[in-house]
Amino acid sequence: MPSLSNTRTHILDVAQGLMQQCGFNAVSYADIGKQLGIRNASIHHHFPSKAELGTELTRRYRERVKEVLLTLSAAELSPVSMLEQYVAAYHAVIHGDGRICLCTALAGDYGTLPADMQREVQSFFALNERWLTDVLRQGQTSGHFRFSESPRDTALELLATLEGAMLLARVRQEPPLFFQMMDRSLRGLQAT
Amino acid sequence: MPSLSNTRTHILDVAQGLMQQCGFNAVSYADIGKQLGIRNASIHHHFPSKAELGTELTRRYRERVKEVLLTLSAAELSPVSMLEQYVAAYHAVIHGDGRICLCTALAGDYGTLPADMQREVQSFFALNERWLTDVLRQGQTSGHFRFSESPRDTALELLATLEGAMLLARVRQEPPLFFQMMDRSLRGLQAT
DNA sequence: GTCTATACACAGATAGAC
DNA sequence: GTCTATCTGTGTATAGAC
Repeated sequence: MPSLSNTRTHILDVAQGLMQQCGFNAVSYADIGKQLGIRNASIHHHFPSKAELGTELTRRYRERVKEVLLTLSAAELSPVSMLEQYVAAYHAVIHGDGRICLCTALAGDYGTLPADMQREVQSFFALNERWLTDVLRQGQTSGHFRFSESPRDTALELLATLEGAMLLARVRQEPPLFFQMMDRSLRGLQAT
Repeated sequence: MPSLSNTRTHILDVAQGLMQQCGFNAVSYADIGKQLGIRNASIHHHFPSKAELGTELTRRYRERVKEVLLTLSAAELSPVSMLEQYVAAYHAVIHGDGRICLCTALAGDYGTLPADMQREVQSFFALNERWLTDVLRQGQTSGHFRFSESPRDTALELLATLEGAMLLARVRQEPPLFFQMMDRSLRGLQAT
């Protein structure tokens, strides 16, 4: 199968890094081109509009995360380990340079995102919510977890904490804080 | 004491509403002026640069929240009620039109904010963290709360959940979800 | 597929009349 | 204090040469 244009992928990579740092609106074609050593117009050849670029970017990001979640589900892990790996996966996207989860970064600009991007961001969070709900339900049944609300409500709270923890850790310029907050959060779910 | 220009206040009010919806970069002088029925240049008379407007806005927002927290601290409330009132205060800034806490909305654009605004946003979160830490410590001492980590770590987690819950509720277009998530979060802290 | 050149809209910002 | 007019930079986007 013929690999899609390398440049196209590079554009997405650079755009993603920048938008993880600055959100959607603050990133321009010129910013992306500068890092790649190509011109403005070349990017338009691959992505005619910024909306298309953004939509493809969020779509790819969501697909990648979906793959990670499927892989985690397929591995023979305890529910506790699955959540630990989940947090570790998000920890890996945080960098000292201010990058956080793409969709969390985009959530601030949500009101100004193209409609297609809004839908992608929605799907991204829905995906996470479903996966977390399943894991929590399994862990509850198996006795690894104990929590008072429904698995779905607990999943939503966990997801909210995950997003907020990334934002807070960045504002504080203290990336380890993310892991610290999430670690505490996970321990609160475990049956003693 | 002479009241400061009414227009100045109106500008801040409109700018705040817009930035609660769209973040910092997506809001222009023209957007603000349109809602107020004044021209671009008139806004520059009150706020020479957008950085100054944004800084004053975040400063004012932080001061207001500080007042609310001081008032809550002064009231004779149980630690549980204090947290409930705290959540209720943030619930009040959420509107069906997509507005959320100003500093949470700005957190997505954090990397592109003027240095003074970054400092203000930092101070805002530090203020919340300190207040929550104090309340949690009091509640722990008095036996109202029970949690395994330090009051400070627990406060950070609660603050992260608060921020994430606002973002999630907005993406889901389901404002009541905020209250639902935070309510669950608070109950998890209470001693049975 | 990338380039130069350019179009067009809009951003933040300033000057000066009223 | 607000206006019109204007400046300058930058944004997204397009046309057409190479």
